[in-house]
Amino acid sequence: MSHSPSGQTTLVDVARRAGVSLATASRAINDSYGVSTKTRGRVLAAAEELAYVVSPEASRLAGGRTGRVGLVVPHIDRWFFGTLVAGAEGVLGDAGLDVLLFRVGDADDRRDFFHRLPARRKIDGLIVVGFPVLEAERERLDLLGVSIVSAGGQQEAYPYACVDDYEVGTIAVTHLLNLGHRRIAMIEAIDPDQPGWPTLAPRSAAYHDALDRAGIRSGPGLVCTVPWGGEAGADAMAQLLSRAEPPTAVYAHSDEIAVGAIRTARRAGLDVPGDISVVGIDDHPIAALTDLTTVAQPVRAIGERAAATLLEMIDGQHLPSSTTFPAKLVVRRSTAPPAVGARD
Amino acid sequence: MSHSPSGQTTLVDVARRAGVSLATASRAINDSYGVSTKTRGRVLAAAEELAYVVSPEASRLAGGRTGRVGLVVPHIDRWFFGTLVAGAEGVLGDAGLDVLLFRVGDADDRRDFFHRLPARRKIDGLIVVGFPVLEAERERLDLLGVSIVSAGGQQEAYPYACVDDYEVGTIAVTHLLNLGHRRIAMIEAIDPDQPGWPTLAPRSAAYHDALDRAGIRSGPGLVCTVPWGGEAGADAMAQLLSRAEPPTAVYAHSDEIAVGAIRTARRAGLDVPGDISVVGIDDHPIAALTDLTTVAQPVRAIGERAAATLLEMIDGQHLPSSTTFPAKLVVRRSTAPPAVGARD
DNA sequence: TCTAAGTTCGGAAACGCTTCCGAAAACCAA
DNA sequence: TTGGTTTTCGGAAGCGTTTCCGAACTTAGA
Repeated sequence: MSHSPSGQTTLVDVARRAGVSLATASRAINDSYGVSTKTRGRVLAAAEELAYVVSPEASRLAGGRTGRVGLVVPHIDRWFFGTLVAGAEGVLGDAGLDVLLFRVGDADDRRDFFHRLPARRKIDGLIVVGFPVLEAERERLDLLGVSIVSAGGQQEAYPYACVDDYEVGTIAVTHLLNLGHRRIAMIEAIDPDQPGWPTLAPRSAAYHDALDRAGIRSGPGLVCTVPWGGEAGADAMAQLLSRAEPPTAVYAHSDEIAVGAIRTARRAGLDVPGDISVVGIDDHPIAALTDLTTVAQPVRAIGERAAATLLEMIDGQHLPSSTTFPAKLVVRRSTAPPAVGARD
Repeated sequence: MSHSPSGQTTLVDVARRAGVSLATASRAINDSYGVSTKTRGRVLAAAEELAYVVSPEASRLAGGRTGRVGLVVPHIDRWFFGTLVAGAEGVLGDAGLDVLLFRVGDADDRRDFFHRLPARRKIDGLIVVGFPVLEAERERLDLLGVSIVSAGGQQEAYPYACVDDYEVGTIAVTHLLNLGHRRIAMIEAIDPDQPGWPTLAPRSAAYHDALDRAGIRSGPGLVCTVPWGGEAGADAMAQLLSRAEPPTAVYAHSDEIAVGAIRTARRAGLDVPGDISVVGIDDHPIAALTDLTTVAQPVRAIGERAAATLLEMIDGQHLPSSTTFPAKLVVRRSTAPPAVGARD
């Protein structure tokens, strides 16, 4: 077997075996115009037999694609991001593209990422997973010269796949209102590492608007703003319970927060949902396991859609389109009508 | 300014500006032998002024490293894997290496991965995250010709970073025994997608051995084997509760399973830990949020260690070494001594 | 001052691929 | 059959580096 010095099979080997020129072999493998079906078949067969894989470096250097897509993710260890990545990876992988992972955990990582642009010259497209891109960052990103889509966070700048967070919030709060609750608190989440997190504002606005519509004033004492995470939710609930008139229901910006809040309530001797109702957002697996009522969003599907959109953009077929996914209420056992004595 | 057609600044530009040859410029930038200090300084200055960045493709093609490391992961959307990846990504990223993600979710993906070897020619090293590599698969992997380490699963074949699962199991079961429990059940997990999951056997063996040592027979009715996951844990608990003599304590192979089991117990009107104790494994965030007693393993640190080991291997400095991390019991509120009436 | 050894640097050949351009071959209608 | 199209294919020029090899130049020892 005649291999190149590198020990790897090269296109030359494939071409020789198929009895065609290097140029033709390349065209056949890349499905370019100008190769007869028969020849293409022969080349593909030869490639198969020799277990040939293109060298992405050479391919790219010669003006082709890298065959790689970048995924920029704040926290790969959180369910939401992991699931979204899994969805994207699935369709990307099926399309034969590799996934390059970039984390932008804290503010430093983030600055570094946009400044150094480690993705430069390495990818054909980029998916920004679950965080907003600032104007200045967008300019840096443009330097990459590749297609970009946003997943899990609505963005002006790029095509996106996500859920309508205002709708999500409205569904959650309305559920509480429908049950008869009037003193409804909100535990509002912020990610200290990701200033300007886009889902925050709509989820909060939905709360205020829904209460307004119901003719209820959302007293300032009923909103707690905490960093993202379960423990913070637990702390927030403690604050809420220390109010003169504690809420009969709590709307949390995420399931983790909600579960933390429930832990505090239970430790305080309260029954959930008997004494206090709690609703979360996401339908994180933890929600099912802890009987938490929540608003489900199809995270995996969002990741898949984002990837599909990116593929379309890379292929340059039709104009890229954004997709907004529907959310739906999942009623479990953390919400119930308020106790009679608690109604006002 | 004279730039190459690509629009990017190339080494040629730098060389011209510094008034040296291409070869010298390359040597200066790569800190190779044979360049005078003065010349090197001139080249570096020119590079700086032109904001030059090497083309990774060209560099690699001409004989360098890919600057990429592969991560093979079964389920990126599960906390354990996500956290491990986050740890590995951290140290890899700091070392200037990019991370290429490969998922091998189900058996099909897996076969495909080892057959097609999509990682070929794309990486300098590989981390196998949390699953055992079969003999046949190992042979395929050798074809990659790169360094390999295993993270989160002890392996004969490769250097590894993980926890001793036998110890983990022993800690959990001993805790239950020390509390005075005698009818201790085990919910044993298997991953249907990953036959031969290596952590399973030690975790189960630890249970049997610990009971033996305590002079207790582990009746067959006290072990449930279920697929991985919270819902399965819930089902398993239902089975256990339907026994003539239900257990007073349950040892679950993971926190998700444990939480599912607790849900079932609570729905059945049992108090946890009053009527039945439950202990899990991992110290998944869900454990803290649901007051679950568990055995913690330093997942993130394991990922970091695995990456560090791989870096050493790639650099070829010293011989690679495996690391076993300690696990520790985290006592929360899901375990307590058995109710008096339940003691036998 | 002359030779031998050591330094510093430039020329040029890879690395493995894509693609432009032109030639050969195949096809069609007249 | 012939001339003109349309396909199909090979030659060859890059893409931006690294590195081997040898030339030129510097230094040191005699």
